[in-house]
Amino acid sequence: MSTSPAQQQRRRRIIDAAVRLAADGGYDAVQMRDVADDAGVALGTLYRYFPSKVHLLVSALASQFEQAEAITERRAIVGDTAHERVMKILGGTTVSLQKQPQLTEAMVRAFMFADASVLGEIEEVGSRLTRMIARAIAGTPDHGEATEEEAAIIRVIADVWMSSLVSWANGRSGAAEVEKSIDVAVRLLLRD
Amino acid sequence: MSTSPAQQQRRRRIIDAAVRLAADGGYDAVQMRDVADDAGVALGTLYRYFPSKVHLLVSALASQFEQAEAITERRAIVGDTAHERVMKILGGTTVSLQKQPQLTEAMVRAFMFADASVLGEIEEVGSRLTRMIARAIAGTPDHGEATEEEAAIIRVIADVWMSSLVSWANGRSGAAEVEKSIDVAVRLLLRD
DNA sequence: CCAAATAATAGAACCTGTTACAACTTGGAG
DNA sequence: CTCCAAGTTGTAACAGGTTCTATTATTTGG
Repeated sequence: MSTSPAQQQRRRRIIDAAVRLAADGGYDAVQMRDVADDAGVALGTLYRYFPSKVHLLVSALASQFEQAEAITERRAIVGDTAHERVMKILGGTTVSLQKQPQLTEAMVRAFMFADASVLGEIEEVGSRLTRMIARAIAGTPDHGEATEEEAAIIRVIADVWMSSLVSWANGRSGAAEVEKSIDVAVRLLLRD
Repeated sequence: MSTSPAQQQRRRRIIDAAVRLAADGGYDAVQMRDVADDAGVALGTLYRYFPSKVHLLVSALASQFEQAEAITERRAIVGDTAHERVMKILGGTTVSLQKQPQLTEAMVRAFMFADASVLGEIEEVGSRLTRMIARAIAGTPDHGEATEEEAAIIRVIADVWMSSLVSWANGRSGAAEVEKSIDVAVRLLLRD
């Protein structure tokens, strides 16, 4: 049941189509029939690859994070304190997400709406995010095991970041407030 | 356009019906036709009161918070430190939410899924939550104005709590982890 | 008390996510 | 090369949220 190159391409075309539709129009504009058409694939095939719209959009988010992670992985993160480094990573990612508000809205809403059936995809997103934060805290490309307390702190930071994106996506708060929330959380959690 | 007693009763019947359906069956079991039937109201009327399923469920959440707030408002919150008091309030509310997992799942998912059109209801929930946390931090029934920093801290705590409930609701984490996340956040944010 | 105006009702209709299914391709195993 | 299992396609059907409409109460200002 390994995936052939043709299948990987299909999968990619589907995600790309979803991202394109989400990028202008947001969550509601990602309509499964349109995604299928855009990707040049039958509706049934789309559902074979992604069992629901939410699976699809969370996978798209995972794919975006994959890119973000790849970029930050290349070189060490500059900054004297853990606080600075984490802000650099999260702030940077936040800014780039905010450049495509509709896309972000679509992916974030899907992520938050996801139920237990999307566990796999959710955990992929979570683990990428966790890894990025952990790396920023450590400041080095290598990943020493985090203590339980550190893991809890990372989880809290991730939670705050995600929640902030939600309230930004639905217009409850602006970019400045997002920045502020994260800054407060990171500064107080990682006093250094 | 003020609401007559009959209308207030209708509104209440509708929310009660939604809560009843959500309590066993969760988000998916709250079907608008069923809510209308259960509340003894026509579908069109239901939509006149609540313009969407999400509005309805977020209003239900607001209504639950209203009760929670009323209860905690009666007497001062016991506990020597702000940390202890906040944990008492949030922990208590968490426990009571966890007693009705399906209901909580329904309301929390709606809250997180809500888009800009639900701003009013969302802000009602947010402000109740904020007020409860602020009161717990202060420890007294009266509400001195919070500083900007305090406000940011409260927002962070609220974010963490909500995110934790999300991951609890979709099975990503258990009650213990929810407790742990909140405890870490509160302890580090309010060192005392 | 009466006539607008406003609200509620029943029911059909519409939209989009999801499922079902029959026919058609394709990529390997033998 | 041939054949089979798995994958793909197109299309129809179903489900539940939402909208619309014609009709019937209910309120309310005069």
